[in-house]
Amino acid sequence: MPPLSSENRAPGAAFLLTQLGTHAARRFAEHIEPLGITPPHAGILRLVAMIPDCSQQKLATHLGILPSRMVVLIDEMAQLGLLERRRSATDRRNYELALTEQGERTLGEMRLLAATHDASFLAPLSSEEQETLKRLCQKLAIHHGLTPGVHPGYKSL
Amino acid sequence: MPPLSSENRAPGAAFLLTQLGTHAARRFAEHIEPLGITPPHAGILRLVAMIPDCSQQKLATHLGILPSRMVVLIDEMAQLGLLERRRSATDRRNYELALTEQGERTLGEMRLLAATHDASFLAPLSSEEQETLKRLCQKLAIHHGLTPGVHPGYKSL
DNA sequence: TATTGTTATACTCTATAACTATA
DNA sequence: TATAGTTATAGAGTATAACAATA
Repeated sequence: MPPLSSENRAPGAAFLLTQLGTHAARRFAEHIEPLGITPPHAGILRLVAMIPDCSQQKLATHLGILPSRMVVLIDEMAQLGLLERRRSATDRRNYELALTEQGERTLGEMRLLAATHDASFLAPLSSEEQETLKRLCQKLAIHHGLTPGVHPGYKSL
Repeated sequence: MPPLSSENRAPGAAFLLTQLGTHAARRFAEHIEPLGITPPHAGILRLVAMIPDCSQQKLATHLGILPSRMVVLIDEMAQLGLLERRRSATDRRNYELALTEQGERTLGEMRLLAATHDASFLAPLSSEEQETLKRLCQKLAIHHGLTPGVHPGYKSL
């Protein structure tokens, strides 16, 4: 495809962030694809490891995924042998989700792949520039109230 | 929603970029909503203004939107009075898309809203930090082969 | 009555293929 | 035959409402 006219207006930084963010998300999805999981699965994997005896509703709220969709995602992950549904003994309406041994292993592999992805994505920058970018992004993320480590997903506006 | 456990691993910069990028895209969509258009419409508006006598196929290729979806989007924008379909005189298979006067006006308003969005999104940073962030993002965007001014959309992996 | 998980349904967006009209 | 635009259709994902089991 030929490059567009040089009449392009310089895009603002916010636009650059959406370009880079989308590109990074797509590349992350490619990186974890060999594990047989998609980005929503990856988010669930991390959160279930972080929150003991997590219920599906808690997960859904934190990840911005609808409960009805969460059912399907948990079904898929249980079928992959990554986690187990156990009814809570104290309130039998709840599940207490827990990773299986294989789930723990997959989580570990996912973290390695995420680190690889991160390094390759930032490779064009010097290590000093990488630190600066990270610091500025963290500052923005905090001010915009983004939960650390939880992807906002693409829920409705 | 209570904050998550402090056991959170520090996310990499690539993850921060996807968080911020998604958040920025959502806020941009909110900003332009009063114009009665969505982000795909906004991308078309900018590109039709940039490329004279643009065909739908060219648009679709540049924006990563399928030709079949492009038909619907152009239909909508024509109905809103933002652009016109004119058959090419030299090759009657092609359309030559052109903005109407109202399309030009809407484009102008959209650019103002985009500037407002950009300023408010980056407001937590000092102007020096904003410049640094923009420079680093541009460097990354160039190295990753992202077309200046064209949102990659959310096409398949 | 309220809540967790689940199912059903509608709508949007993505993706592919087939069709038309032009070339 | 090849290409631009269009239509039809199937598959994800999003969103809402309704339902069963449990509290």
